[in-house]
Amino acid sequence: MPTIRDVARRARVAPITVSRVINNSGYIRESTRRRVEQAIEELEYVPNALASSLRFNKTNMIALVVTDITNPFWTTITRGVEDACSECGMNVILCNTDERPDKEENYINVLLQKQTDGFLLAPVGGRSDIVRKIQKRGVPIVVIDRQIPSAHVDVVRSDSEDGAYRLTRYLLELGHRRIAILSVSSHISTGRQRVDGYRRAFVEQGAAVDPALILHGEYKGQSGYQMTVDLMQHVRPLPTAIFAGNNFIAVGVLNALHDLGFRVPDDVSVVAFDDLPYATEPFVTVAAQSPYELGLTAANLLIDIIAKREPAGTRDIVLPVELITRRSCRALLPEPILPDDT
Amino acid sequence: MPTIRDVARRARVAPITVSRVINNSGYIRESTRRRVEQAIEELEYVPNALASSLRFNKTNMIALVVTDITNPFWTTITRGVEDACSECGMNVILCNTDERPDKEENYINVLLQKQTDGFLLAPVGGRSDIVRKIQKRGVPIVVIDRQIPSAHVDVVRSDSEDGAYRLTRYLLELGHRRIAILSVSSHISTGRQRVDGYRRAFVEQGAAVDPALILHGEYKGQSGYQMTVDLMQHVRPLPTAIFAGNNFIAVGVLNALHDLGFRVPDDVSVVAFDDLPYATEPFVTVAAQSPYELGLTAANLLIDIIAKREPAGTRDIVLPVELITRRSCRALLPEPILPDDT
DNA sequence: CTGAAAGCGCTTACAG
DNA sequence: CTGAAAGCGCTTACAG
Repeated sequence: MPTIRDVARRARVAPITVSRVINNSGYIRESTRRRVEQAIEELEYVPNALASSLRFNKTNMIALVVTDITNPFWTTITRGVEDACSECGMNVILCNTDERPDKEENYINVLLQKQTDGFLLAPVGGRSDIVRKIQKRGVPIVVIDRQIPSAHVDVVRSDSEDGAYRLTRYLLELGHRRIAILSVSSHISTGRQRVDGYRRAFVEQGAAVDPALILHGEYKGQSGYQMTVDLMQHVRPLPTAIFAGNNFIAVGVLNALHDLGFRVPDDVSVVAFDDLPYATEPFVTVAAQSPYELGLTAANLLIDIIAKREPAGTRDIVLPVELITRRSCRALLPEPILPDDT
Repeated sequence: MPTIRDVARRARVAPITVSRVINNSGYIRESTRRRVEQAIEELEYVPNALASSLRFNKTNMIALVVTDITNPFWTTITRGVEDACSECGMNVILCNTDERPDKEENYINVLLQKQTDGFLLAPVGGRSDIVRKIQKRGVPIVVIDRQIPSAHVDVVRSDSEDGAYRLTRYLLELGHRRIAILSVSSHISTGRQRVDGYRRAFVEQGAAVDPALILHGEYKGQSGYQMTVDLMQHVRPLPTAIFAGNNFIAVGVLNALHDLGFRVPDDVSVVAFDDLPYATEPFVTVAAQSPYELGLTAANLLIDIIAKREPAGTRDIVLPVELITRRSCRALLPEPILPDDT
């Protein structure tokens, strides 16, 4: 394959001149530029970005590390990130950790070696050492979707607590008291905060929370299904409503309820965090995040930090969620809401 | 940041010795290795993969270029590719062309510069120049999902023609004759071949195809919705069945039918290519591909070609599709099927 | 088993 | 406006 020397020889200039043409830097006589461009064309020269990056100390690549690439929430974030990056000629390396700490650690190591200019990280757990490792090397990082309490880092996320609070209050106002929440391990900040919001709504209403109705699984359809089966088979009295902690859990909940013979909303009401992907008919009441904006915001912040237009810091940028009420909930009224009916 | 020289100095060896420890190449005295490893640890040394790749002429990265990252079909392929690659220490750069030729071309150029070891490409259109550009530079490539008639290249794909044939025959056997197919431009081989299979079933049955029932849109929900509206409002006599060309089109079809007041399967039967993502209740009869295997197969072939265990060639590896019958189709019998009822 | 020299393909900093 | 020299951080090929 031809190198910059071959182009230089053919255009009868020095390699550095070819470099200047390619990078549009410094002054070049118009006729020289044309000669070089022609040589590039004739040789079908493709610059070696490895060599260029090694010298420039800049790869124009950022890493986007997500936890589940099959989830539309993350693919939509990815589009936001891509759009922000392609605006300014950056490329995105997309990595999927599958919620596994070992994969996360491995990717971070590889990406540090590959000298990506920045990291957009959705951390698997709540450990801060992985963030610190990146920061120690001076590589800009923005954490997305999930907080890490012990880390000093910029975060862009949705308001999980508020969304969960509003969904729960909505159910309480419809007269529900036995509301189950199917969430995830409290090591994941979104799972923890969604349970927090749920509790706050109960407390505000003066209603007691039944710990048996708070389940912890994973952000997967299979887990939502299993939690629902456990719930409906073993917990008594039965819940009258189920709060699914994310979109995939919601799919599992709906499938399980169907298989168990419960109708929604007649027998059980259902709400979910995240809008449901590719629903053939919008049906479930949800707290919808704005994943595209999440991706856009986080990427733009990272890009600004890389370009030193912004300092790295400990921002906590929280995007609002939207409550969308549909047909998946039944009112348990007209019985009046009692201040404390437990 | 410390370089290999710093490690070498600290371990009192030459840089090349450090290199040998890192790459596990050549003989090293055990005590030397330990000294080097300790220095690496103490300095928190991270090798610069840019420099290493420049020398090795190998980046251990392959590019996966897909057409729609929000489609579960592609994300599942991606998982197959990732699993195959992580087996042998390769990394995947995932790029999303959004079915746009300009984005495709741009990504290919950038990736060639970045010296990826190979390409897994789902071509946007049927043009072969993009493939030739990659081949000219001697970079291994495997085309995935879609054929390019004029290119001499290895392909891994599903049997679109057969799947479409079987779905259509299934509807014909139920007594349907006015079967609409909502596909995509024939520049995309899968779209073309699905219409081919549809035609073959009609021909075999001795039934005539009504060109007004063959629609061409895009592989998007919005497009499926629009085509369905056009179809049901303007084409007479109304179709009794709709064949959705992919999963996203199917979602659009179902949404549109619902909004227009048609019930499935009572008023209209529906079948689709690709299983439906995250259905809250499996309901539609489909020809299901095996995207995970598609990704795995294509990646393994590419890896073998890169490692020169296999020659590059013009293989056409076709994976079978599975017909899954569910509740979305109604029999128009008992009227007997006439050999030619048009 | 270990190392000095040269070079991968670019670009910075200086000179003219 | 253009170029010769040096170097980015590694590793190949040779020498010992």
